[in-house]
Amino acid sequence: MISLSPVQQKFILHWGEMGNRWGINRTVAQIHALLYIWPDPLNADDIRQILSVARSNVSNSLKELNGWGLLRTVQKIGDRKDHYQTMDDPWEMFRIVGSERKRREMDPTVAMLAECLEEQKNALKTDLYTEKRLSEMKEFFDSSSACFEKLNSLPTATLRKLSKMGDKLLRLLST
Amino acid sequence: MISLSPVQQKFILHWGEMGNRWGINRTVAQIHALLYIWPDPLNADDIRQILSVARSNVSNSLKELNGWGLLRTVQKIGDRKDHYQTMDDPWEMFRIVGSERKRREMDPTVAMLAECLEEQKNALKTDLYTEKRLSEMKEFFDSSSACFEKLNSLPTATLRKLSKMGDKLLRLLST
DNA sequence: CATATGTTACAGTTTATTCTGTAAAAATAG
DNA sequence: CTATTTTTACAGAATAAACTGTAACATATG
Repeated sequence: MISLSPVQQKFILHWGEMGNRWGINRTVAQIHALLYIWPDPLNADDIRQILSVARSNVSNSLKELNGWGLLRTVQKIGDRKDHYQTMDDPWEMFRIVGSERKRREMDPTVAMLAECLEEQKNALKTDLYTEKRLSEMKEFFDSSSACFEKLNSLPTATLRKLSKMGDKLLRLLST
Repeated sequence: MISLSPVQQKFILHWGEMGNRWGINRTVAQIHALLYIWPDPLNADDIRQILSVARSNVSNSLKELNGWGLLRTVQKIGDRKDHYQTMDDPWEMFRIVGSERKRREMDPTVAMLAECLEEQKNALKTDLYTEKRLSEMKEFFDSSSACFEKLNSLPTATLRKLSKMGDKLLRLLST
């Protein structure tokens, strides 16, 4: 009968709430938090018991977590059940989350803006103002998403260094 | 009787959906989209009529939009109603949104992690593994939020330049 | 004061999401 | 094949969020 310490509970609950704000299902985020702080891989029934949720909920949530690329399945000898892990390195983790979010939230917007601009060109009535607003927005999304893509493709070590050099970066930029 | 072109509708509806994923109320995002593409400041009744929502909804949504720092109120001569605008520059806009999101989503997490670490220190049972996971997570949030803060404080022009120099940036980083 | 405007509170409704518990189907190990 | 495990589908319950419409209140204008 596994149980959580107060600190573990606090972390898991907060992670669930935070995930909620980020558009990630609460249970999904809680499971992720649990796996993150748990020393060993857990099977679906452990998770069900620890978080007190329905077995089917665990299964669906694991599936979604897997869709985010945050799940690894491992086996234990003498145990046929799947055991689940997530990565320990937050840098790696948020790199994956970041690129998923870009794919789900920026890419569709870029596509929509392109469509709007195309449709506006072919429209019966010209509307220069809307066109300008849309193309400025598109320019923003295009360049910031390209920039993000490049940063995100850097190896973790470089990212880590980069985010810590802060001030030097500023000096480089002002030249 | 103001009405929207198909392209305007498409943009506004998509912006509403996208806002929804970002944890922003749909109506709030729609109003923002409307103000963004509308050449002139609009009053609350115009907005109500164009988007077909309740007057009270408009009022509350404007209040929330204001909370995001994305609203400006202007007057027209001979008209006692307030008229609302939002900024045209997407760079400026997302800078504001970014720092609000950081404040609402990262800061509380940093605080929670600090609390957890503190409580774990004073806990009856030591738990080195959880402690390690939490402090690595905290390190990530600390340095990436400091980095974000610095980037976000750059003037728009610099940011624009930065995001467009992409490849040069990569070369600088690999030295 | 009378009027216009804007905010706030609220009850009730609608809508969307999440979760549960069960059952059937699918997959896999021995 | 049998037993175990996992996935999937689904109906119903529970929650949460969003929205409407109304009314009361506040504020300012002339």
